[in-house]
Amino acid sequence: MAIKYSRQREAIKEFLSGRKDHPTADTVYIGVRREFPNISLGTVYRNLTLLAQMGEIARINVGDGVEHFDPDTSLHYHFVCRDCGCVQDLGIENIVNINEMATEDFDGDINGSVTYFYGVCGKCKRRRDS
Amino acid sequence: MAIKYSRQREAIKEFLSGRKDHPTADTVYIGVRREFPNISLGTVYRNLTLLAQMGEIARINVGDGVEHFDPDTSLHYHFVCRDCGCVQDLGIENIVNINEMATEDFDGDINGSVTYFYGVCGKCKRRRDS
DNA sequence: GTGTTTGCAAACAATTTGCAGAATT
DNA sequence: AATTCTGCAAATTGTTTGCAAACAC
Repeated sequence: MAIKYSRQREAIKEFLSGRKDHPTADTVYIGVRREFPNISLGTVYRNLTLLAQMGEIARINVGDGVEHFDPDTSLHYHFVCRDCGCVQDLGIENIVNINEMATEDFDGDINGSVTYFYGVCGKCKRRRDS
Repeated sequence: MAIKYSRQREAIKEFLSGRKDHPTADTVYIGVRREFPNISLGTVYRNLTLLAQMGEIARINVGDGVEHFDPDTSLHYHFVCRDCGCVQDLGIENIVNINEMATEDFDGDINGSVTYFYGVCGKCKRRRDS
């Protein structure tokens, strides 16, 4: 159960860190393969899952059928472009009291929520206009 | 391209109507099989997709890796139990101005959003307490 | 009769898993 | 030396698709 160091896991973390485009497992795989040409997709999945469990990265499921991964684990919101499918961060503040609001008239406990915004990203918007 | 009547599609719609538990395609399949023992899962998927495209039902993706279907297409919010995985409706009002809030400082257009709430449902909560 | 829908099975895409060998402690 | 991690391939899961026959109009 103890976790040992692995160069592959380090490379995956490194590839992800600082990225703002929320890559999928396959994108990570392709990226890390430059440094580890023999790495397998299974290893990428295993490490992404492990890193997410350890809280070092976040798994996000925006509803496009593929998992995305985010090195930024702080609470923030995501936008998904209906045109190109890109996933971007939004700079808005937390939606205040949203969980408390929801708890009213509900007989269970609510302790989390996710919100995704949809529309057309700046790049696609400009392409449409031209 | 014209849509023709089908008894299977009608049965699927009927099975869904009034349900508040947001069944998956497989649950619909099992349910409708009582009336149509030979119906195939492919037919269920095709009709669910068609009904969603026509706006008669809603597809919802709560992040558990399976699609759920909702006969209620009005704007409302969903809760997902981390214990039993059930999906329930929430009675809260729309979160005001949420899309407008998000559009600030963003160079694209935002025209929709989804929010899911997570926690422990009433039933699981009571089971835990006892 | 023409065109849509069905059941079946095969195809598909994303992700997970079993295993023998390699790497880490 | 003991245990974890890797690469590979096969398995699994959820969903889609091609096709000939059945059904709706």
